[in-house]
Amino acid sequence: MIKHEIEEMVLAAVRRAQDAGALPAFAVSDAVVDRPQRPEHGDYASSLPMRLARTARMKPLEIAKVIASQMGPEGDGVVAAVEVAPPGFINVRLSPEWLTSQVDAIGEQGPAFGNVDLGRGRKVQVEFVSANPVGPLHVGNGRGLALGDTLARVLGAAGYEVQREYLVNDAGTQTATFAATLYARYQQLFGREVDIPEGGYPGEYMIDVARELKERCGDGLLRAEGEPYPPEVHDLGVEIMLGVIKRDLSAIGVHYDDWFSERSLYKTGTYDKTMALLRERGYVAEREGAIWLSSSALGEEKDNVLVRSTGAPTYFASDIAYHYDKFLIRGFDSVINIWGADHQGHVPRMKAAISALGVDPDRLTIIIYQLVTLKRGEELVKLSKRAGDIVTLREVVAEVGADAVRFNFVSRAADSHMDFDIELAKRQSAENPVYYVQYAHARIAGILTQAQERIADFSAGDVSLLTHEAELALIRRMLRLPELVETMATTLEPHQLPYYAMDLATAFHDFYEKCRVLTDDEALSKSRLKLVSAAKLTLARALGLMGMSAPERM
RNA sequence: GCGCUUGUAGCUCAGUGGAUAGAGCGCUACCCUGCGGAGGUAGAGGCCGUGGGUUCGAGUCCCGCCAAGCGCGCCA
Repeated sequence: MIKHEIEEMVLAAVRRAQDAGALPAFAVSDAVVDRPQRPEHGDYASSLPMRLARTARMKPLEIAKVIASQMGPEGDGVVAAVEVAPPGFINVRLSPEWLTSQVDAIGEQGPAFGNVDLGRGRKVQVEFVSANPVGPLHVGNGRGLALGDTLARVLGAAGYEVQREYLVNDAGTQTATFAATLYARYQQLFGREVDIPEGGYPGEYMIDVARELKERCGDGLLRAEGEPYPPEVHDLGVEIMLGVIKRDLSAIGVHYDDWFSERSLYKTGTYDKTMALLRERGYVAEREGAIWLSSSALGEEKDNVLVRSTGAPTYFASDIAYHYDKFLIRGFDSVINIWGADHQGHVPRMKAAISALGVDPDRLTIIIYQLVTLKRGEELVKLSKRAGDIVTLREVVAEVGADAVRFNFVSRAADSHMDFDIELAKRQSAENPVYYVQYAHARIAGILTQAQERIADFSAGDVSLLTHEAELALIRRMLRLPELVETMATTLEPHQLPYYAMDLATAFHDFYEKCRVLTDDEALSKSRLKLVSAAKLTLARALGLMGMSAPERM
C-alpha cells in the first residue's frame, strides 16, 4: 500500500539523516503520515518533524528540511516531489505516471481491489442483533444489523475469516412469557375467553403467530382450560418467530452463517463444563441460597449471580457458557459482540467472566451502539414490544428501501445518539445520497454499454494518456479504498464507508463533466474506458462492503 | 447519587493531536444542440454546549459545570 511505502521512506530518511549526523540519534517508530486536507499540500504529509522538535532540540522546519533532503525522488517514478512547509510539514506528491499506472493495477485486481491482508486468515466471529425471538425486528435493530453486517464484510476484505452469528435466546424467561402470550392468543382463536398474561406481548403480530400455529397443529395443542401450555407451543412459537425474523433479515439483505441456540448449551453439556471450569479456577461461591461468580476478585464492583436460589441459571451464566463455547470449543481467535447501549452495564462483568475462564479478555471486543431515538416529525415514538407499539424494520425497509436504510445507519458512528425520523426518511427516500453513488455506477455502466458497439476491446488502452486533473483526482480517490479498509478493520468503525462512497462518486461525476469518454480520439477513449471501468469496480466494491446493490441501470 | 456515551451549520451527521472545520438534506442564484440532469457551478448559513488545563499546535486529550440518552436486578 502506497501509504506504508511513504511511511517507510520517511523512516528510512530519518535513519540516513541520523547516520550522517544531521539528526541526533533516537528511535522513531511512527512516521506520522496522513492525507492532507488541501490538495496543494500534496498526496501525503508527515508532521513528524514537529513531533521530534523537542527531543532533537532543533526547529521543526530544520528537521523537515533534513529529512526531506534524504528522501528526494530517487528515480523510482513513484514520488514526484517532496516539499517542506512551515511550521514543519513534509509534503509528498505522487507522480502522475505512477498514479495512472494504478488504473491498470486496479483493473488486474478486479473485484478484489480494496482487500488488504491484515487478518492473515485469523478466525473472527461477529455476533450482532440476536434479538429475542418474541417479535419482529424493529427499526432500532436496523442499526445493529447495518453495523454488524458491514463490519463483517470489512473484516472479510481485511483478510479475516469471518463468521456472522445470531444467538437465539430460546432458554430464558422471555420466550416463556412469549409462549404464554401465544397460548392465550391460540386459545382465543378457539373462542376461549383468555387474557394476555401480565407482562406479556400484546402486539397484534402475536395473533398472526397464533394463526400459523393453528394452521400447523389445528386444535392439537389445546389443553383443558386453566392448564399450562404444552411445550410445543414454546418451541413452535419460537420457530415461527424465527421465520419472521429471517424474513425481515432477508428484506434488508443480511445473512447469518450460524444460528446458535442458547438452549443447546444445556443439551450438549457446555453449560456444565463451564460451571465446572469456573469452580475449578476458584471463581464460584455459594451464599444466600444462590451461586455467585466472584467477579469482585477480578476487579468488579460486586459479585454476580450465576444460579438463582430457585436453581435456574441466570442469563449471565448462559452468556458465560456461550462464550466458553466461542473461545474454548469453537476456537475463535477473537470475538466481536455488538450490543445496544442498554447492555453497557453487562460489558465489564462479561470481560471479567472471560478472565475467569482463563481466556485473555482482549480477545473479546464488545461494541456498544447508542439506541436509536425514533421520531415522527417532532413527536417521539416509544419503542416497546411490551406496549405493543413497534415500528418494524420491515415496514421502514418497504417504504424507504433496503439500500437507503443501510446507508443511513452505517454512516453513523456507533457512539452517536441518532434520531431516526420516519417521516423525514420517507420524504427523503428519493433524495437519499445513496442514489447519488448508485447513479455514478449506473452512469458508467451506460457508457460501457454504449462503448461496446464501437470499442469492444480497450485492454490495450494506454493509461499514460490520462493527464487531466479530474482524471488524476478520480484515481487518487480510488486508491484510498484499501487504506480505508485497513483503518476500518483496525478501529472496527465502518461508518466512514458511506462518506468515502460519496466522495468517490463526486470525483467520478466531476470527471464526467470535464472529460468525455467516448470521442473520435480512439486511443484516449480506450484509456478513459479503462479509467471508468476501474471506477466502476471501486464504486461496486464500496457499495458491496455496505451490503448495497450496484445497479447497472436505475 | 454513581457509571458509560453524547453535545459541531436550520435539520441529520462526518471530522485517525496538525495547515483556511466538512458532507447530505433544506434555502438562494445559475448551467441541458453533449457518454444517463437521480448531474454540475456559485452562494448564504458555525463564539465546534460552557469554563479551565496540557501541548509548538485542541472540534479532537485531561478536569469542573450545564444538558440529553442509556445503565446501576436472584430481568434479558
